[in-house]
Amino acid sequence: MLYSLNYSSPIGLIEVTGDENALKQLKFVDSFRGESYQHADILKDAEIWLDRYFSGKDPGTPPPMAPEGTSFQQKVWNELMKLKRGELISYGELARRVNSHARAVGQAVGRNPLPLFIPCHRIVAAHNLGGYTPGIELKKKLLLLESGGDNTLDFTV
DNA sequence: GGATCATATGCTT
DNA sequence: AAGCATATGATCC
Repeated sequence: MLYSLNYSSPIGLIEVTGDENALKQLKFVDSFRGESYQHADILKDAEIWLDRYFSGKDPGTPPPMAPEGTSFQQKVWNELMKLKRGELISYGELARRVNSHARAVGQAVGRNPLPLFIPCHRIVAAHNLGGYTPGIELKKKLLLLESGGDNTLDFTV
């Protein structure tokens, strides 16, 4: 059985889905399709985590996750989850850590099914902001949020 | 600063 | 198995 949580964040509506044991997917939506089911404890944990995240605190350890992907993708995502809040990394640096190539890393990161929990917005390109599948504007807002709002993120993208 | 090529991985024939 | 698309990077000019 899959459960879903509808969450209204400062940067838009979010829909989290998961089963009894782990989160499976997070997506940004324009409007909620159905009702919010929070029968699973894990979705309550997810909601608490998101509350803390958007309030500017350290959200702590995220709920268990079960993203589906290849071993390489899991490797990349696992490396991402080691990043602390507000820490940035470039595609090239991340590629070096997993002994791969920047472009491959970008593709793996882009296929991440659990943004926010897996901080894919903390990845930036070497000379600009990089990309973000749900929308580059969203990525800027997230980085702004993490840095406290009065940062020096003046990317020209 | 723009154009071009090299490179790794995943998806689709 | 081969070709194509990528959320890049380094190297030309």
